[in-house]
Amino acid sequence: MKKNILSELSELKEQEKDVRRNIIIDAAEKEFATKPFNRVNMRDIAKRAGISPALIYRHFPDQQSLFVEAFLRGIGEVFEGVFQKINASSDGSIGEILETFIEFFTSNDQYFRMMMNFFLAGSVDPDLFNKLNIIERRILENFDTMFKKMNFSDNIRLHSHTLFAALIGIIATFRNHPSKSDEEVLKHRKRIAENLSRLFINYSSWN
Amino acid sequence: MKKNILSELSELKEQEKDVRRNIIIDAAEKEFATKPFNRVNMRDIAKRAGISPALIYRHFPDQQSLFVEAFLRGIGEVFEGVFQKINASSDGSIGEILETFIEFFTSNDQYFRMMMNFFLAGSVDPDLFNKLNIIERRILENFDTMFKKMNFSDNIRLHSHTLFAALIGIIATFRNHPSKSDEEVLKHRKRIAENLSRLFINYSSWN
DNA sequence: TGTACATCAGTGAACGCGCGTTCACTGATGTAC
DNA sequence: TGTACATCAGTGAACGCGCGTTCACTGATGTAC
Repeated sequence: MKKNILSELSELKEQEKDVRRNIIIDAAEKEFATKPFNRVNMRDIAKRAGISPALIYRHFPDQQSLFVEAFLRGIGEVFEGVFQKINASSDGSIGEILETFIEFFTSNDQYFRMMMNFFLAGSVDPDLFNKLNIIERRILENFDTMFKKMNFSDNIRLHSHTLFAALIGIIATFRNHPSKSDEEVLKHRKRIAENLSRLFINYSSWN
Repeated sequence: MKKNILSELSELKEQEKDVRRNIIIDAAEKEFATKPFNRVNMRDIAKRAGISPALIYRHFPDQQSLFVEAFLRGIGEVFEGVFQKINASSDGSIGEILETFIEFFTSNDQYFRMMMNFFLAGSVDPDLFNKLNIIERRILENFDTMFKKMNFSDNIRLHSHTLFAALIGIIATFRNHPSKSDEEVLKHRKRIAENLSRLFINYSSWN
């Protein structure tokens, strides 16, 4: 009986700790959403979370760990959304899928920017690298499935790589110009993505 | 007569100044080639150029200006190389052109990383933005020419945008993994680029 | 031809700031006896 | 039930460092007379 109460208590403690952790990650994500990667700092995250900077270090060993966790949680959610859409459209309609991909990343640009920063910074943390790899593999598998539904037969994985790279490129290349509004950027990205899907559709119907 | 000598002297002074400027830019480029963007600093650039840090500020108003100039000079050279190749192949063979593009950016990765950093940092310097725009437009024009040679008729500029984005994506997405050597990365990029060119060739022959 | 002064490239040290991280401490809660 | 002690979340200030930029100065060269 006593043991039960004790374990229940320590469980509650754990939950409390988890809640605190998530509050910090939430705060970090919000910071990333409002300013470029290299200007996000621990003091502002702490302020947004309503705690002292020192407390962050009771939950995360250092800044990099916090950033990685915030990134992985966020990017994971974004891709879950994309996967759901892919599975929902049973006919594997490439046009819709690419549109979803573009929409999700356009409205969650902070994760894209973080991803590029991790990629370009060189020397990535191996744990982060593994987790990113797992996500990338899942994306490629989803694209594979899509191409199969489109009756592609040759080199499916190669096409998935091509598609993935092209989509990343669309997001990376066409972004907020001084003269263009967010909607215009989104529209332009969608036009490119649509053209890309035409290339693939054409290829599948010819082979 | 005296005036001539004087103007000649001041011209020499100007040339001297230019040489010094270029030495600094050279040093900056080398720094960018050896370490990630955010770790390049003025002291190391000065050390590499064999001068005092303070002297840099007699040639450039601040760090950002130096970085922008170094970047523009470098990226310009890279694209000149690509353009030459495009013009040299009079049949506009897309496969070769994409291969050249990939090769140039793979062996000059520092400019790619700088470009991505400028893009992702938000709020770009307007002058830099204009110059980048000019370069981008030239690339697109070159791609337009290529597509015309391939007898594309519809939406040529849209295809050029698509191709440009896809190429940027290939460079951005597939990079130095802990387990992969530089040659493997290059090889993989080339395979994707080749597949991309097949998509376009196929599209042109079908329409 | 010599002298006083101006100019300007060039310097190393210092300033100042941002920011990751740690320190010394507080106060609430739990625990042993 | 009360008391002494342990634990631990939480804090604000301080430490330390990197780094962009500036300062006060030097020394060589040019210029005026």
